[in-house]
Amino acid sequence: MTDSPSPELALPRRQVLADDVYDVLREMLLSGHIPLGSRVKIDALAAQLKISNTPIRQALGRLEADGLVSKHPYRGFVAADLPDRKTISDLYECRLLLEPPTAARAAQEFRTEDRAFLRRQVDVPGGDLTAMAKADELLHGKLAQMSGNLVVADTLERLFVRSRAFRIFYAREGAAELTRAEHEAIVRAVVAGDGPAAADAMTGHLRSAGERMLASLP
Amino acid sequence: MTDSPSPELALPRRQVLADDVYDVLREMLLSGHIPLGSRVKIDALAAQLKISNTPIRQALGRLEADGLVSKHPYRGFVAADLPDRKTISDLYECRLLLEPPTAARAAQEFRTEDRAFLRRQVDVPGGDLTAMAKADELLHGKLAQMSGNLVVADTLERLFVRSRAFRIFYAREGAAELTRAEHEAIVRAVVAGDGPAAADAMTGHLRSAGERMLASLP
DNA sequence: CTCGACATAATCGTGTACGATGTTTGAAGT
DNA sequence: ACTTCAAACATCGTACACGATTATGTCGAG
Repeated sequence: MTDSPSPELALPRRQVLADDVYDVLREMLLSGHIPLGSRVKIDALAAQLKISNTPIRQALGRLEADGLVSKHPYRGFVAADLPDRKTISDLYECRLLLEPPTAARAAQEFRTEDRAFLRRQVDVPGGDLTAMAKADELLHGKLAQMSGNLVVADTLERLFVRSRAFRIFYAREGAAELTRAEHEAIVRAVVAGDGPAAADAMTGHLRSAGERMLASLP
Repeated sequence: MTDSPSPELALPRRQVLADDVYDVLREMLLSGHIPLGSRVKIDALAAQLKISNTPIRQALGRLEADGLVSKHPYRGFVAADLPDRKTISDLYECRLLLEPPTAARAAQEFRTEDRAFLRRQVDVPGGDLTAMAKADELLHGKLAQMSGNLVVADTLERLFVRSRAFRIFYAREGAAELTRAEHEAIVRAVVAGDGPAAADAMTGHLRSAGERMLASLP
């Protein structure tokens, strides 16, 4: 080989149409552009996106695996409805099992190069709700990656997706500052390399976040 | 309606071809009928199953979401390869975070009607390896369901799938009796309603099972 | 006049076949 | 031995036909 100095190991990464449709539909669903519980018509989307219906079916199949739509044979797809209180409670309970130990390990494995990234997610402007949701997901995801356990990181990411569907609805005013303070405490413990403190901070954060979420729903 | 005595809450039947293909391919992959790391050709499967290729692509898309195949655009699908030691270790670590508390809650919520099912999974004949793997999955899955947290149960099921891919390879002789004894201890604690004992038994089981697994691999 | 059952039509999801596109392989040519 | 190029191969997207479901309209009974 004359030259392979270019740092790209991942060469052949051109997506197919179904992947693009997946991204578009996923964004539509998570942003609320497609109302929760509404029907998702294949032909209508095909006409809207000016493509055939096969890639759309593929994308919807993947979105079903993600839990963002549900399939009814010979009847069509339906956007995932708002989960009930029980499911939300279960979701936070599951995160409560995974994330505190993960945060503790992230604190142990902490490298200074990650400090800036973590602080950036904490210092996100408090006005923009979607930006805060994004920063929240980035922070928790980064901690999971820092812990070194990729299986846990992947598992948590799936839980985050199911959370974001209803996170839009809790737009409490004071919640932003509380969340920021709790994130601040977590990051401080992680940066200090204090595992037990990070776990405690994460536990407290998830407990209060779950309570806030449940309190803001009917 | 002349007769619809059963409430229609039950999930709609899997009547679509792509779902059947999904089941078939999933079984082929998990049973090793499709070698690990081998190419999965769409047209060949279509000819073999006497159907068109569209349902197969849909099924493969879902299997990719399950982590059983990986997709290479314009090149085809490849059966998931055997995970490396790190991934297996991470897998058991993740289960170690989820399953002990889940077993404890299952013990608290125990109903006598579940006793027979649990015992049946423990008393599975020790000779048949696939039957034992199935019973193992049924036991752990049942405990997760009994705990009442469906999110955790669903999460664990995904982890089990990724485990079964390589569980075929550890065919140690003594392992069967050890596994059975550990399962016995877990079920005994659960049936007795002893949460802490169930959690401890589960922790011990996962620790030794993980060690056995890692010891039997290169 | 209202309600319900049945037949009919519209709608939408599903599967098949075929053409288009991209990749790989192999051989010819330098 | 390396490059070039072309043909074979597999995947991908489109268009169309079929089937199931749901909606609509009509008729008849109470």
